[in-house]
Amino acid sequence: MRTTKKSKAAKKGWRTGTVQEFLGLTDEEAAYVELRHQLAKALQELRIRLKLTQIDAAKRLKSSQSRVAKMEAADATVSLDLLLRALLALGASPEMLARAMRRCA
Amino acid sequence: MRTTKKSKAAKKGWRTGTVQEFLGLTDEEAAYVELRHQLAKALQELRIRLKLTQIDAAKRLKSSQSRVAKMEAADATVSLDLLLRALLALGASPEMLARAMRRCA
DNA sequence: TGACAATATGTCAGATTCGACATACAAGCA
DNA sequence: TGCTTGTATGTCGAATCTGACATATTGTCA
Repeated sequence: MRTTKKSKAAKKGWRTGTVQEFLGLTDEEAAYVELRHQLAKALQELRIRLKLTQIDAAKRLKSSQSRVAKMEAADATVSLDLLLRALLALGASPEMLARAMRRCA
Repeated sequence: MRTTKKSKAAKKGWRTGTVQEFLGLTDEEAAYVELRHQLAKALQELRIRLKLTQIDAAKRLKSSQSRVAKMEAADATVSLDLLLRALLALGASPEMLARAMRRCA
């Protein structure tokens, strides 16, 4: 893990097998990627629910708009650490985080 | 956050107020710290349940014994990222992670 | 007690991630 | 069409995190 093996693939259409198989990810890697995506989505939903622009959010997070965009895109240069801190900074409850994790299952 | 503000305090006994107040943490910071501790504990419990030594675990995680020790101690030099990847590598289910998060509430 | 296994702590060079900036893209409106 | 607002992408120096190693501490058994 921690590779650049990102799914820059999967952009075009295809027909059989899972993304995991296609990229040759182990189970943990797949879970890790899925987790990131769920948290990224949760972050975006939370921000929008709060009616904040990415710039507004960046201020609250003491970060920059570009980094917020990358967070929501689950960019490879964004750590789970940052994603979770961002969620907490926007007021996400542990319940909310737990729900996001559940969605990975 | 991401400070060295670690609780090197709280070693000696005292009487009133929460650790949060004492260290002057904001709510997010407190939640972040709590989250780390819950995941660290979950990691240790999982390792022990699997009857692995820290060295065994380190092998599976492609890391070192010292880092595993730090993970379980929720050391400041260990990221949430690493904690979560370690949990996943030992086979923790999203359910298990969700439960750990819940415990923070 | 000593010897051994497991765990904890300190340090460091190399790798990763950070915020910031520039800039590109997209949608809406004059 | 141009202008504005919001979002996406690429890059970079600085800050943080990582695995590895040395060493210390703790626990257990003879």
